[in-house]
Amino acid sequence: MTSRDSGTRTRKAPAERRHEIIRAAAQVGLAEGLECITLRRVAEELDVQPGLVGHYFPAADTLVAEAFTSATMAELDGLLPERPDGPGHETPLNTLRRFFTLLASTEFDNVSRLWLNARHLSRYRPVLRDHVIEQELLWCRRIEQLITEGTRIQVFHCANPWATAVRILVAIDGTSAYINTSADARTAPIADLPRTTAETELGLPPDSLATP
Amino acid sequence: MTSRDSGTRTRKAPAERRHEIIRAAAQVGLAEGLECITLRRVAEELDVQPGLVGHYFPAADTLVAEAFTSATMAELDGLLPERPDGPGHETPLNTLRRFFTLLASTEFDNVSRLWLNARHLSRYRPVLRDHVIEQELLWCRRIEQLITEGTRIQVFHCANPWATAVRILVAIDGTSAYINTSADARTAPIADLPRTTAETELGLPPDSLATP
DNA sequence: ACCGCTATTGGTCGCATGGCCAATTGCCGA
DNA sequence: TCGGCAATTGGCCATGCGACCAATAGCGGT
Repeated sequence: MTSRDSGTRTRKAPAERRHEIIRAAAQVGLAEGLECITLRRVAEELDVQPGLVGHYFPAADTLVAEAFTSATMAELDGLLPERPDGPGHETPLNTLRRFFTLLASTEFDNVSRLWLNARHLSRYRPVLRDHVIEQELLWCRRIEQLITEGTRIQVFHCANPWATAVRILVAIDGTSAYINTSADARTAPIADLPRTTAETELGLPPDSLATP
Repeated sequence: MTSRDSGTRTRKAPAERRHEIIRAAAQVGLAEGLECITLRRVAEELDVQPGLVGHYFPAADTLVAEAFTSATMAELDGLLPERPDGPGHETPLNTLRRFFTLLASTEFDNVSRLWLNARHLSRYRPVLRDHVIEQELLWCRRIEQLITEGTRIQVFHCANPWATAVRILVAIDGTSAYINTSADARTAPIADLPRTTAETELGLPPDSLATP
């Protein structure tokens, strides 16, 4: 059986339990949608009573927002690892190449769905909205940082790294906006629009960011 | 008082009533979101009992889907009036200029929200998804038609009208994806990205599609 | 003028949600 | 070892949802 015996309890340190709840909520949000992050659903995931989740998050909105941040933060670190101050082991070109490769894989589909989900839900949930805005800026800054580094060592050619980062993200978000409603006639022509956009924006030869 | 006396009824022809319900639902969806299209909310809008709406739409999903189609269909006709077969009174350049002008106005904000809303909700509602896909194709075809016409009379230069239309829509949808979460630092650089994208794609001089 | 069809009313039901709270019990420190 | 703090349980309530239905009354056709 998957559920623990009723009546038995596992008592944990508040900080640990809280983190555990956020992680479970992020899992649910990523796999099923942020609307499915309910006290009961998360409690079930952790094999715990709903009241406990409510105890740690008196306002459910907060849990949804923190779950979103947790999920996107982890995803960003997998996609674009934060670069050490000194010269890293990866060239900006390779990092960006890896980035677009991962972006195009089906592994990223649930992340696209999550962003779409969060951007819509932000209409109704102020707390979530703040977290989404923060993550949008974070992703943008991470890309800007990479562009700035690549421009410094003359691999990229770019006058305004921030504006370029924003435009690349528009291509990414615009393309992934159709994740739930794709018609082949429309998705085929834009399969690698984000990558080609980046190549143009950064003054790179065509396909130089394509998967080897 | 705004609500009619309880007990009095207004009996209408089924087709008329049905259309009236869809119109009211579209209004609610556009102003408050598709999730707010509930039997009760629409009934309230029409000053009618919830059961009546349920009678015309035994499955609520259908009402949401038809409301979305009604709203976007009307919006498209306002944005890009269908062109008569022969030479119309508007040049393709002027039509496209008007299109981007309206797109940039705040009147369009609720339409952006509606599309974002619908694309996310399509994850859970198959009936809505079908309608969204159909509208996406309709909008795309309408733009393609305009590009084809402009290319024919040498105003635009474009090798593949369909692919170009798709790419312009990516720019539009990508930009409007941030409608609920805009941070100035990110929205400022892309304020007229859709328009400049179209100018580039169609081989037009910069700002030739800008509002006069 | 009135009669019958049916559009409309005005409820009920079951279900899911968030929020709340007293009782219980696991676990750590004295 | 044992007492007490607090993490956890296990329930409760109000609200809003879609679905369903018998009873009613408006209105067109005879």
